[in-house]
Amino acid sequence: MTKKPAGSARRDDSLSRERIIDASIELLDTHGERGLTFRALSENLATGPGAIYWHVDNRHDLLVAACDAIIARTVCALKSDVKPKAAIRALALAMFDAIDAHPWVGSALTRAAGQLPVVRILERIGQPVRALGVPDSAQWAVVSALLSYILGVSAQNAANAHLARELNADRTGFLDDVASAWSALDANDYPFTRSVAGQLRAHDDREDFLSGIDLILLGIESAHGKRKRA
Amino acid sequence: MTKKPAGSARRDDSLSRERIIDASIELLDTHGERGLTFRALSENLATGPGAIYWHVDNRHDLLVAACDAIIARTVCALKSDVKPKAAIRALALAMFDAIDAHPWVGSALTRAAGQLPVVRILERIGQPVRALGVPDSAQWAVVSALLSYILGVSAQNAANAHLARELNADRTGFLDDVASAWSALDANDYPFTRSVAGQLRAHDDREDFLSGIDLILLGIESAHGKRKRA
DNA sequence: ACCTGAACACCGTTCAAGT
DNA sequence: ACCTGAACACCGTTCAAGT
Repeated sequence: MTKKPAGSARRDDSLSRERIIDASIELLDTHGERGLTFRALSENLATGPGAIYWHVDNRHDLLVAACDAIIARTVCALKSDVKPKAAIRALALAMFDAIDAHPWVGSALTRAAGQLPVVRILERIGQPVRALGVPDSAQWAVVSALLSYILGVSAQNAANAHLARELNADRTGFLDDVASAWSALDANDYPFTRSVAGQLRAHDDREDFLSGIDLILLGIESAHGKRKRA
Repeated sequence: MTKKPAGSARRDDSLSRERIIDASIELLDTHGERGLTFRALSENLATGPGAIYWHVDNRHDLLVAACDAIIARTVCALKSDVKPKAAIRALALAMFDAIDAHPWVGSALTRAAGQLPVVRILERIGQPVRALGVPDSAQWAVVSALLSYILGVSAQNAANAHLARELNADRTGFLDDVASAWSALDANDYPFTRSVAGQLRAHDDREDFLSGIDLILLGIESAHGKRKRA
């Protein structure tokens, strides 16, 4: 009689891993990584901290689970029948946007080495890399380069968002500060950094990210290309 | 009369930023990032926590300063008159080795966006990229791709070391666990991940890292190459 | 100027006790 | 099986008070 209704919105009072993860995501989105606290969480869920430990191993487990929920959604939303290079680009951009929307995911991914969320991404890179004709022996190196780059930029962006929030509450102001600090560096020791300080303000993170992906794709082609019409 | 002796080893009892940073590095190297505690630090230095705050803004400041000390040493030890591509490779490897020796540096770098330690690396990438003949308009994209990749792998390696320490106290055991978890994944959903699970145990992180750098360098050449003898 | 160390406002995690 | 909530063992940071 009281079977779970197939719909979604049924407000069940009992605790569950899923409800805990949803509440965690909300906390993380609104207050950043440091906002995920067993005390805040148990208040939002109207329980004690002990109750949460019944469904979840520890804070790290919870963070990875929340991260995985976001990654799973993101990966599932991708179209599957596209050409390999387009697929890699689409995945990369989807990741970038997901982490832009949930900065804490960037740092969580770094700490989830080899675990489910990372594997989801790995798989979505590996399949098109295979399709690209990269030989078996080189696949791991190629895929892990792409993965490292994607995770690296993600973590970086997450850290930037975190810093901007803490220091200035304003991202542009943060970049301005960095740009003027760079301009004030010693001209002999830091010629390059000084020369790009101006570009810093104007640049588009998302575009830079994508041109990094394209650079790696070019490298892959040049190293393992099928050279179709040769 | 009591001028500072020019030598180094004079054991001065008074606190200084430098002594605090040295003690921090020792703590971080022996006990990981979580080992850096104002209590442990003040015990090692035979003072109270308040004394440390006189020389250092806060924990984050301290971590970045410790990180910068390592990066500065690493960058200074590099030879300066080498060909551009060799210089980039040498810098990348030096960073990899430094972070391998001090895993906490990897995560510290991520949180030091735009600050001195990162700028040191940026500059050392930028100069050879210029020498490679990459046009001004593309320099930022190229350099930030390399930087992101290097920092990304660094953070990743740091996290692995941290995880291995926490879970198993043994790095090989950690990789074994991941490899067997990957092998147990669903064959339909994760064909690629399953296929590389075996390679995971055998692979050499350092080599993989370098082939990623080479991939990016290839891409740079192919996009902006001087094609000397064409 | 520099140091002391108690005190404040937090943390994650555990565990006896309840239902 | 699942939840409660007090208690434990920590944190970073501050600040009146000392020298």
